[in-house]
Amino acid sequence: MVTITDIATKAGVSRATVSYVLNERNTTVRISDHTRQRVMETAAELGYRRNELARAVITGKNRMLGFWVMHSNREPVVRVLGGAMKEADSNDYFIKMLGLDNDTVDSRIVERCIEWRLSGIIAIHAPAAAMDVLYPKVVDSGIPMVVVDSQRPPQGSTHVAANGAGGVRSVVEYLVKLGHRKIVFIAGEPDEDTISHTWAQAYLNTMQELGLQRYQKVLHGYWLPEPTEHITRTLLQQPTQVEERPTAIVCASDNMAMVVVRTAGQMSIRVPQELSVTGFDDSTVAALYNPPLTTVAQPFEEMGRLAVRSLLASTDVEQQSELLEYSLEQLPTQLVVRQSTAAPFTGPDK
Amino acid sequence: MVTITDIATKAGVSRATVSYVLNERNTTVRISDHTRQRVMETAAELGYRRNELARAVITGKNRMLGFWVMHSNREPVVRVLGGAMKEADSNDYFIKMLGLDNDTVDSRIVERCIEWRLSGIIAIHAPAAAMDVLYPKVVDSGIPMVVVDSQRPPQGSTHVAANGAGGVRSVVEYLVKLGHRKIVFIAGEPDEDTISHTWAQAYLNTMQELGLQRYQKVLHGYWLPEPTEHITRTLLQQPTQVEERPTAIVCASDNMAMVVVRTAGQMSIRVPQELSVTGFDDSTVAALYNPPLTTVAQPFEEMGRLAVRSLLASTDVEQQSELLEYSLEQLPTQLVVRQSTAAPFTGPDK
DNA sequence: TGGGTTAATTGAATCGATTCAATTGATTAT
DNA sequence: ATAATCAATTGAATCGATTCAATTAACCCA
Repeated sequence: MVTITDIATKAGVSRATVSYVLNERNTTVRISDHTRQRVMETAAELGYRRNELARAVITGKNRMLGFWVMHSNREPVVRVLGGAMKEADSNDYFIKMLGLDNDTVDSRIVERCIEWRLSGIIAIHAPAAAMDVLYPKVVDSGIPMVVVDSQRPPQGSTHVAANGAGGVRSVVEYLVKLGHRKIVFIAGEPDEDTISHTWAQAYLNTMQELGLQRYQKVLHGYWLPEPTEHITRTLLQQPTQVEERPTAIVCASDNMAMVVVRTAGQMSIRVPQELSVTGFDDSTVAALYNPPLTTVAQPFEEMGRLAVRSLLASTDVEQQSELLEYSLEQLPTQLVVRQSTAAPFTGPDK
Repeated sequence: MVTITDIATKAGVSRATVSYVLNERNTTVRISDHTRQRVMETAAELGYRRNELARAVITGKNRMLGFWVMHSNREPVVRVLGGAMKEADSNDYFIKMLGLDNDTVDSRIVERCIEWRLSGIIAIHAPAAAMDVLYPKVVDSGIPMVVVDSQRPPQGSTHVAANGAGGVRSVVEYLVKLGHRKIVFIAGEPDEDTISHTWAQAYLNTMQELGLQRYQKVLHGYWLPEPTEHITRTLLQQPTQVEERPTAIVCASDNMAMVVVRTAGQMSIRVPQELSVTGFDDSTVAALYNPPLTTVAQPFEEMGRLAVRSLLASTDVEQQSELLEYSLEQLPTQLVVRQSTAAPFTGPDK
């Protein structure tokens, strides 16, 4: 492969000159147009490709960001990744994938980031247990890190997330406006320090503000199909008091909402005529579902973009001011009304 | 940051010795246990981390594979990525993400791969138009490349894909066994040199072999919701001859199958009682759909794994023999029966 | 003609490693 | 006692660049 030495020899100039020509940006040193052209020509002629590795050795920094991913099959992950890639790309940075096994917390992942002299790390959907172990090590390494859409971000970490509480509030308000009163919230896990808990709290607060505290009920689907199906089934078959059956169910994820809709269908409860169901995320399938899901859109691509920006800002000073405008943990969500919600069948019971 | 020179100075040995100790694998040169231990201790003491960049400069190879992705939000992409990451990881390779814009074919992507001295490139779901431009450049660069799950892989390229034709066959046979005769196939695009066309051909062949050529019909949904909905609607509302309405629709993707199911529902045609619908891919939502979709599972993770292996094999000789066992373009698919299919309502019409 | 500026170019050090060939020192064979 | 063998270690070259300080060449003015 062609090196700058080859160019220098062929063009009859020094390696230094070639280097200066190739990195036009340099201001202090200037090269005559004649030499510049000559070097450029021979470079093109020989088919020169600069070696980014060698370059990175000298600067000591790799223009590369690590992307830690654990459940790669979940849609938010890839949408965040997409946003991060775009932003990294336009700053001449790259994304390097680093897989984190679901179960075993392998701290070698931190070692690798150090060994490759990564400029930053993005951890998406990081399990709290893993982060408890890894985050201190990362801090110790001096590599800047942002945590994206995590259920329980480590103390002191930079966290990028949507304003989920606002999203929950808007869904509940929307349902109440439709005439619903008996609204149940299906959260993720019950742990108190999680985002899921914050959302549940937002649901409770909104219900209270609207004077519906006697109807409020929070269940936990753990984000998984099986437990969600189970709680939905027991919730909907309340043989004693049919009146008490909820007319709407707000879910903390689209996947759980889909399970709820399907389970209701199996119990001959029609959505949305007899039961309104809402999801969360606005994943691709929300629009394709049967019926299409009313849901809360999260700005996943934007989250990826901001994650990269905040990383670059921690080294690059000029990026910092711009970033301050955003509140990284409260990105706006948006209610997307589709066909899984409608006015309650039995009218408002008041 | 600590370098081997620091270790050498502190331990009172030469840089070469330190290097040899740190790369134990070396066989020709041996170091005494005493020195080895001394070096290891000081390395640990100083908190040394090897610089993979510097190492890569010398070997001239970056243990990194480029992953070209265009529609990052599609599930197969991430599942293949997941498989590729695992395989790369266990060979001490890494995945570097490179985004390719959907529309503009930017050949700088090839430049970048060269500049970073990537060891290989995986292109997933690469649009044919883009590949026509980029593939020759990649070949020219000498970087090995594999194309994964592409609709029209470039001539001469290594292609990793599932045995889709076999999948289509198994679905059709299954439906016929259930009693269906009027089975329609919804393909992607009609172009003749695509995989989609191969699948359609497999459908036609199977229908013919089973003596059902007078019922066969291929439509094109272009993988998108809107055209799929449109053709489904016109297909199902045949006011003149209700008898001619199909009893089963085989789709070339889960997403199209979901649209078909939903559209049928809107027309008050119940799935599976009055119409059986099958998908393709076994994406996550296939199991969550309403009703859960009968579909053909593609081994996406395996595809990712094999893509990496075949790249490593092109440089690493010992990997080659093992790879020959597989037929990269005919990975086994599997029929997954769920609840979107059933025996036809009006019994077999023969 | 000579001193002072400025513009253009270059020699050499450097980054953090790897790796070959050469050296040292100890042990064994003749 | 000398030569030969072998293990352990090291000096120096190398990879492909960047970058500072020094040099050369050209020009201007007195």
